[in-house]
Parts: sequence; structure tokens; C-alpha cells
Amino acid sequence: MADEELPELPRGIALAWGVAANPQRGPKREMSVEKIVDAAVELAEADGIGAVSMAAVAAKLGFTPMSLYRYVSAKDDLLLLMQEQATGLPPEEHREHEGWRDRLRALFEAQTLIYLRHPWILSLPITGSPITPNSSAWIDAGLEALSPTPLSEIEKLAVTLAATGHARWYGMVTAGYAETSRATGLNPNEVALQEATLFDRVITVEEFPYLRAAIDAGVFTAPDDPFRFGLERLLDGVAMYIDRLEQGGERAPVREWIAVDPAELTGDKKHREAQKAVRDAEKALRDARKLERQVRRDAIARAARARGEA
Amino acid sequence: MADEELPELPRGIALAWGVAANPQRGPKREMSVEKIVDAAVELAEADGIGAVSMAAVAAKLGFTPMSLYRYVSAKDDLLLLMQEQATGLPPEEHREHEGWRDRLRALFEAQTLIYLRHPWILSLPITGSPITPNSSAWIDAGLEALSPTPLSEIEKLAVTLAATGHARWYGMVTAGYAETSRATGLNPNEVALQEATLFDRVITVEEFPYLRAAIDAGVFTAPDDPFRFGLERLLDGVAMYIDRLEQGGERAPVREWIAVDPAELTGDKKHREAQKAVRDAEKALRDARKLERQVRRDAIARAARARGEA
DNA sequence: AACACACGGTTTAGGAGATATACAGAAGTA
DNA sequence: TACTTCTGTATATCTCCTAAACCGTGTGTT
Repeated sequence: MADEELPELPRGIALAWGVAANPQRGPKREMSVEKIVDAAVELAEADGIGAVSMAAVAAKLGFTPMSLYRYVSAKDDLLLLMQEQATGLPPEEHREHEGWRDRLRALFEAQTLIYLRHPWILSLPITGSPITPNSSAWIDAGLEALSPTPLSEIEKLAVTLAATGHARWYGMVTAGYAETSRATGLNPNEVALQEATLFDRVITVEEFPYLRAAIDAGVFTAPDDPFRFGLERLLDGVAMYIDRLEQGGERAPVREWIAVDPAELTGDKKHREAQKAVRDAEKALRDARKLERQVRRDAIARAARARGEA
Repeated sequence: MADEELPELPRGIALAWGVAANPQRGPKREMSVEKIVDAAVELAEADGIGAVSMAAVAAKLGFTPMSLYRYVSAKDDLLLLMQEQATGLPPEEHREHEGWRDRLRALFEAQTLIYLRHPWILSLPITGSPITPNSSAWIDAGLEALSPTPLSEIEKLAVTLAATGHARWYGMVTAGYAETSRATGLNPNEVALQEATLFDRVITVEEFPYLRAAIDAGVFTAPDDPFRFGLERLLDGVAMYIDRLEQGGERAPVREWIAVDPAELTGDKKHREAQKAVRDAEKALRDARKLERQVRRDAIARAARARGEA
């Protein structure tokens, strides 16, 4: 009866919400979902998400791999629960801040910290919409921060989502370095420097003039954080919009989702051909550039050889 | 010699840049990297990234699995090349727009379209920093759009990154629906509706008052796109900042990257204990909430049963 | 022209990983 | 006590990735 109340809740999500029918009969349980998740998280912290296998988790707890399946119905569920545990609840401190802006910023920073601490979270596959207790709590906190503003509900959600996404993006870019650093044993600065060297090799003025200029200005080697700037501009924009509303200004039109041209999906022939033409043209351009690079490299090498022999 | 010029280029990246020493001896090649990547992409388009196995790709081309390794040094490389191919070059149309704002928006929309068309891209693991030709071209295009502005190089990069990240986030959220839709056979609207039902089940007024209010306002069922709003606010903020600069205003201070407290990484004991305390407290809260949910559910079920029996 | 050797595709094999299934023993229940 | 339910285990299958050895094919060299 009680089960019929929640028919389609995916297994993992149900577990996260604590919908676990505690069994009455049978032997005592020797493990618990929590212990399993803890062990899995420890493995991930130490050696990345790749180190998390059912066998490894079980071994860490001193059991056989199959025993885990009495607690977790599949590995995907375990991954979801790991994410949930590492994400945790939003910190209470953000409530101490006064305005919506400071609150949102505090949430943003808390979120980025989580990703910096647990970079493996970001390498988990996004399984649609993870409606878990903790992720809901983060969104709720964002909406709460914006609750004193005259924004509409969907606008509040939009701003919350934007800030969350920005934090996530921050994490992804940074976690890339962190993971490379862990995998190679180099410290992050060395990794950054090495990357910069690679950049120098392939980013030419002719092909990428603007990116080249940015590199020359040192944007990838400076210790400056481009993400804060982005967040502040976003918040500026929101503040401006709120001001406008408060002065009786018009609300921005809310557009619909970008729709994928159905022709592409149903396979309209002409359209497919057009797409193919674009792809072919891109390929031709790529090839031409590749050739150009190759030739240039050869020329340089030849010159070097000549210099060496001279 | 020429090889020594590019020593540390990771294999896959080197391939993407077309650094492929064409062999002279031996039998004619019957395949090519391009054909392999095409086949792999076709598999991914049809059945998701999970359908891409070396064996499947080889079979699609009529060869044995191992043959692929003469062209691609590992599966990861193949995945990188797939991403590169599906990303393509930024469309030229964005150059037709006048101001930086319209250009950036055009790039944003082009990028989101790519993710909507190839949602599997987003389920690829981010392998650090994919410095590939096409991804560089996208960044270059963003910087170009901003080149007439008085923004500094790092500020331009920050804005470009923010827009890119927002598009990616848009894609992730939307692709979740797309993948669920493909996997379950339901259309996206049905998926959204089903999700909404799940939301209704677990998001209570007591626990998530603000999220609950948003749901009641219909933010998840309306056909409105919260991401455009976010983008426009970001662009508003950038515009505002540019105005300020043009009127002789001060540049925003650029902060350094958020640093993870080294105590956490070196394992300071006190700090670890404090962290554990937080986690325990969170767990206690979670448990209390779980119990509360359970009890409430039981009560509801009991009431329903009583009603049924009455 | 003959030959050596680099190279392409194949075969075979190993190893890791998720998980289905069947089972023996433990704890409640009738 | 007998029955039922449940736990952890053992065994086995299936899917992947990829290392290594092999044979035939052209090209460059002698």
C-alpha cells in the first residue's frame, strides 16, 4: 500500500530519500548503505572515480563484491549516493549575509569549494535530473536568497540555475587541473605551465589571432580567476534587472526552449544533405589547416637540421 | 627531429591537430581515422555513448576490433576525436551580427544547438583541458566578438568562458531529458511531466518552502526557458561594466582562484575532526528527515487504508 | 631484381568489471 | 519446531579494453 504511493521513483533516488523498507526477518545486516557509500567516497577521494569498483568497495569493507547488491541495486545507485553524500547540505553561513547578492555569492563559493574538494563528483555522468534531497536543498537555498526580490518564480530559478551552473563549470575547468595533477604527480602550477607550453605550440597567430593575443597577455599563466568576474557580471545584470522592476520597468519576455529543428531528427533528406555539406566543408578546411601545419613544421625542422649541419 | 619539436603532446590531442606521420612502407591502409570517428559518432547519435565500443565501431566498418588500434591509440583518443568532430567549427553567421552582444548570443545559441543535437558529447569525461583545434576556434570566436570592447584580455576570456559554460550547463540539463526520453521511449514533455510528478512527491512545503513555491508556480512544467534569462542578465552585466569603463570608471579587481584550505589536503587532524563533525551532524539531520518522511508516509497510508475500509 | 623491414589487419588471450543465479546458514514467525 | 525471509557467498556469464604474436604486403635499399 505505502509502496503504491511512490510507484515510479527510480531505485537510486528512492534510496537517497531514505525510502528503504527495513526488513524484519533474516540475519542481522553487517553493513549499511552509509558505510558502503563512505568507503566508496574514500576510494574516490584517494584515487579518483576510476578506483571505485564494486569489488574494491567490498574489499575495503572486508566483504565479497556481491554482498553490496543487498544494499544498493546497481553501481549507478551507488554513484548517485556518493554524489549526494559529497554534495551535502548548503552551509548555514549563507543565511548570515544580508542581501540576496551576498547570499548567492556565498552559496557559489561554497559550491565551488565542494567541487575543489571532491573533483570526482564532476566526472559522474549526469543521469537526467537528480532530484535528491541535498541537491534540492541547494536549489531551495538559492531561491530563498532571492525571495525578497521582486523576481518572478521562474526568474528566481533562472538566476539560481545560472549561479549553480557557473560554479559547476568553475569546478570542471579547475578539476581538470586537479585530476591531471593527481594523475601525473605534478603540482597544479607545473600542470598549468605545461599546458601553457602546449598552447604555445599549437595556437598560432594566423589561425587563432584573438586567442593568441590572450595567451600573450598571460591569461593562462596569471594567478587570476576569470570565474569570479563572470559571476559578478551576472549578479550585476540581475541587480540591474531588479532595479528596473522596482522602478516599474517591464519584465523581460521569457522565451521558450530552443527547439531542435525536427527535420534533423526525422531525417529530412535535403536537410541531412545540407548538414553533410557543411561537415564536408569543415573537414576540407581542417585538412587544409593540418597540411599547412605539417608543412610549416617540416620547414622548421629542415631549417633546424640545416643549422645543425652548418 | 620533427617529433622532438612536440614532445609532450598527448596522443589524442596530437591526432586532433593532425600530427599524424604518414607511413611509407607496408600495405595500403583500408581505413582512416576519419572513417572510424564517423562510425563511432553515428553509433553515439543513434544509441548514446554507451553504444560506442571498439568492437561495435569495428563491426560497423567491417573489420576486427583490434584493427582500430592501428589508427587510434586508445578508446579515450577516439572519444576525444568524436567530441572534436561533433563540436565542429563555430558557424560563420555569428560574424554577420553587429555588436559584441549579438555575436556572443549567436555563439551561445550555436553551441546549445550542438549539445541538443549531440547530447552524448556532454557525457564524455572532461579530460583536463582539451586543447583541440575546434574548441580553440570557439574560444577564439568568443574573444573576437569581444575584441572591440575595452575589456582586458582576461576579462574577455572570463566573459567567453562564462557564456560557454552557460551553454554547456544548458546542454547538460536539457540533455538529461533528451537521454531519458531516448532511453524510455517517452517524448520530452512526458518525461518532464513525470519528473514533475516525482517532484511533487518528495518536495514538501516544510522541508523546501521556496522550491515548493516555485514548483507550485509551475516553473518546471511551463515551456519557458530559464537559461536565456540567465544569459541576458550576464550580458547586461557585461554591458554595464563596459559602459562604466568607457566613462572612465575603475576596472573590477581580479581575484585569485579560490584556494582549497591546505589543511584539508595535508590532513590536519583537528580540521579533519571538525569536518567529520559537520558530516555527522548533516547525517543526523538527514536521518531525522528520513524518519519524518517515513512516518508521514505511513500515516498517510494508514489513513488511506482506514478510508478504504470505512 | 632481391631482400629486409615497416606496416596493416587478424587471431588469440588475458584481465577487469558488473551482475544474474543458486545456495547455505541465520533470525524472526506461526 | 517448521516455515519463511533475508544475508553474505560462491560460481558463472557477459561485455569491454587491449597486449602480443603472426602473416602477408608493399616500399626503399642494395
